[in-house]
Amino acid sequence: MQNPQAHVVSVPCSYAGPGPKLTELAPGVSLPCSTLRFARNDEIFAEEEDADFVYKVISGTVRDVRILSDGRRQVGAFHLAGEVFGLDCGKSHRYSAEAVVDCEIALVRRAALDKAVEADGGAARKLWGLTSRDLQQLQDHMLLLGRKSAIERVASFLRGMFSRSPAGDAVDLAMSRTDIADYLGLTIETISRTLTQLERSNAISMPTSRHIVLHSRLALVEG
Amino acid sequence: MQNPQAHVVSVPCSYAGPGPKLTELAPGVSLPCSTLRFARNDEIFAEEEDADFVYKVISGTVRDVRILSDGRRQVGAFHLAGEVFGLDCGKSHRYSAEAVVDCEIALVRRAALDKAVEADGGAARKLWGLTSRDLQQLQDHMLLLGRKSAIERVASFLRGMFSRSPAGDAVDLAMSRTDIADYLGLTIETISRTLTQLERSNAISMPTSRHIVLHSRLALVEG
DNA sequence: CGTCCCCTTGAGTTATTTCAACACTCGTGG
DNA sequence: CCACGAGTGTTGAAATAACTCAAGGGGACG
Repeated sequence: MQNPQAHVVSVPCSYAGPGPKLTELAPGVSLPCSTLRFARNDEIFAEEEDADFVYKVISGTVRDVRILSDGRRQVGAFHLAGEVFGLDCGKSHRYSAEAVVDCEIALVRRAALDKAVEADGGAARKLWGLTSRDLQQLQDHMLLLGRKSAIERVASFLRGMFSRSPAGDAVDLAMSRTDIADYLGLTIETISRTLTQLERSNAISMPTSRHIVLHSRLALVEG
Repeated sequence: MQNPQAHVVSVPCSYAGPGPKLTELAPGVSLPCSTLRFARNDEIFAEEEDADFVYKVISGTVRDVRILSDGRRQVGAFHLAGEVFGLDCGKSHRYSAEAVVDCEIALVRRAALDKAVEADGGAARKLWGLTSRDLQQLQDHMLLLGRKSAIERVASFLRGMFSRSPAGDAVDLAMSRTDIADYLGLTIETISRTLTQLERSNAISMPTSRHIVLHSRLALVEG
């Protein structure tokens, strides 16, 4: 029996799955996929690369990255386990995606997705809805980048991470201070100082630098 | 004969059109619409409002606005004549849209659009493509807000306006310094100083404060 | 035990903001 | 015709939030 996913091994990383599986991109929209592992800091796709796949995080954390020619970097979003990414693009990607930590990623061929959309208007709307949600998050983030102070940015970031975490009041940050800084449009020093300040004002506690526990006072830092 | 658009007169502005027309949202996707006029600074739709329509600028300029409780404002995008907006949302709008100057706007019922999408997978993909394009522009804008200097922001803004203008090397800005500042995450004073600086360095000339002429040197201010 | 990476902290610098004053344009009405 | 006021844009001087540069701490790993 021929393996329909055999060609994806050309992607520069190890091939993990044995054969055809399904992954659910949106409620009720499941499509065949292959699963790949990426090591920390591996590139999942590159800017300018053809957008032949859509991706879903099985485990780990992914960052979207844009870079200016002089090295200035902007992280557009973080994708946690269960989230779909790489959907929001035309023919080619306009940013690159990288593994923040070791990741397991499901890849769905865009051709398969197009076929599903063609066949089922409901699926089209659900997937379009995913793009819309991404867009709304970017709009929130634009307000943050354009108009919020450092402490408001960090508090917003933490609140977002807490709300996406199963625990709700504790998170293990997968990303470094550099990633957070490039996400929030700040420097690592400002991130560090601001976290210290939040801890000193009892808004959070930091058992270790990557482990943050929410205290109720964080709500007071609004933005 | 009953006028299917009769109910839209509940929108708070004057009703301009006589009856059923069509507007082209994407290449080959034309839908029935009504045309309304909005005066300068009128709200076209509000944050939290149900997203019952999709909009297209016939003439004029529109801004997307988000506001923080303390009044800080972020302009998410400007929409010029011919551009579709209000498409990127779930059930309700997450930002408001306002007329920068007197505008003529085509309104398409979302129900009509949903029906068209249901019937034609190709239309779905084209409209989805519009949302994707918006999203890519927001990503560019995020990089600007997160990582670019004031002069780079203003130069990027002007380059964008020049490229959208039919003349290519001259624009009549419809928006005030306040709108530009809230779009670029700066203050009106910084906008004004930066434009003066660009003019003094011969990157542009400003016959009047709203009329900007491009000189070739603007390309040198990269970002 | 040394090295590397990441994070924190301090001191001084700077880009941008804030505050304040003034200039220009455009209606309106005396 | 000019005075007036509102709205908009420009400019200067002082203040400040965040950045840069520099040093040191601490954990992981060979």
